[in-house]
Amino acid sequence: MAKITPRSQDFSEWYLDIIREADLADYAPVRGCIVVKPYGWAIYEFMRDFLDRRFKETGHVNAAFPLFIPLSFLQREAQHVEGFAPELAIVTHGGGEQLEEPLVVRPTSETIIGWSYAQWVRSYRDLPILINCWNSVVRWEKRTKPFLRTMEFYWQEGHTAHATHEEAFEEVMRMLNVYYDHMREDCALPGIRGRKSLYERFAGAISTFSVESMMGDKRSLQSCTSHDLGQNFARAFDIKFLDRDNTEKYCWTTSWGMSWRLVGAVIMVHGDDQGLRLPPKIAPIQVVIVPIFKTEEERAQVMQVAERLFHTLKAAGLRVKLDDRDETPGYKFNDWEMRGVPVRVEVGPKDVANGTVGLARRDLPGKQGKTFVPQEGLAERIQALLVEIHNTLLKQAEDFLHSNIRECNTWEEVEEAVQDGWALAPLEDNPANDEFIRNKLTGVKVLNFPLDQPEGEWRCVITGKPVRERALIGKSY
RNA sequence: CGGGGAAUAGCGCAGGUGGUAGCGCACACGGUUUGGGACCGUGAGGUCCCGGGUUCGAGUCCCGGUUCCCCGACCA
Repeated sequence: MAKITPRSQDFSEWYLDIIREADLADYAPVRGCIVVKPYGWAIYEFMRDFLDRRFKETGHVNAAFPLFIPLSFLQREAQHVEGFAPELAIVTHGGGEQLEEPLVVRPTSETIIGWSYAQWVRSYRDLPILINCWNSVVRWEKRTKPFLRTMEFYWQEGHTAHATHEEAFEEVMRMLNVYYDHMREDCALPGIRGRKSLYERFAGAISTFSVESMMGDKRSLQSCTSHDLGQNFARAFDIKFLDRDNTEKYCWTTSWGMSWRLVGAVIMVHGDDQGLRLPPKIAPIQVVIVPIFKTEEERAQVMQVAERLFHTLKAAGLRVKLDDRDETPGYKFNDWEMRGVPVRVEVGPKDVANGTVGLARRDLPGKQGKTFVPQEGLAERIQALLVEIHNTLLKQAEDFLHSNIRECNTWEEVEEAVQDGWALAPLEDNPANDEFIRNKLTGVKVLNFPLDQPEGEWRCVITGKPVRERALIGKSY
């Protein structure tokens, strides 16, 4: 029997229980690393495929760069090496000999890709370069958690180079929106787009943008990043081109990434005490058919209908599984609910007689989501139901997000709001303010400055200076 | 990396004061069952996290290490 700690009792235990019981991942024999099992990987694969399609639709192509980076490459960009130095894995020996220059296992690939771009770019005609990589990176994290923060993680990193800052900045925003749309439309995950504070921006970037998602415990998870790297990396790696006006100029580069962390977000946003609730588009199994019978005679009749429906649904393009295991129906109901399958079809003797099936939707709890419907037109009905389930999950998450953000105008209000949600408060973007918040309130930080802001001028809740922006402040993963 | 917990069968756990390991679930086989986690019987499954030490004897005591969980600092 599955043992899942109730979500309200211990959110962290609940999260880890689901990962174990739903067969998403195991711990690896190496600290901070995980083994992603087929069911967990399948979810990530759907996310990956949807994202990859969106990247290609926006003109990007995929390529691959080395896992190893000469240590000196990182040192070329001062901020970059300073930011990543504490979490580098460094190879000092190879082939039984000490290496002349240590190799870094990539924590991110701006540097080695910058080196390549410098070789490739000669003219404005070579621009823009719009490349994405699907790979894994290594960061020596102090404190890890499956999917959310692991020492090695799978992600994609996009790296582009442009002739003008305007064009590069457009790319930064375009990709932020690609992520935002992917989250909403494919994963039913709402979020808040915004600019990271100067304190929180990527090491080496001139500005960083993120989508912040609210988990079920009201902590934030940064779901993706999109960086405007300015000319910092172009200068460090000499990525120059001859422009129309016959003068040599440095490129403007961007980078953007989203990781398997999003699997964790899906768990923590949509999951409930029964287990996972998977958004239909990324569910490895969208429909499970559970046959129900007592006698051999019933079994034959039920299985005939179940198999017919299986083929009909499959032909309609649904990812469907017929669960013919030798287990009781009740066991199977719970098992598939834990694994988050969006729709369950029950076929029993009564259904065979009536030409019906039992239809249960995972987004509504227990028997509340169960009805009996005709076998006729089942595929179309389920197609529509999957859309509805997606919308319900998104709406629930969105309501939760917005009802837990409080507008604040004083520091006292912020202190109170972040105890149980996020604060949206006027804030001056100054590292001293980030430090003030971090020192005063444990676990709390500036999440981002949302892009969608009302026009106006307020006073910073810390410094009292007039500001035109509000910041999201809250506890974060 | 600091503070606190923990590690015994796949999972969850029990094993005062040292004497050679057990329970529930899961697993295999047989039978009865099957519309919300079935039951009976039989059986298989263990370097008690790793390495040292004390002892006639260590799951248990001592030292060192590893990993996981929680709280901080740091970070996608």
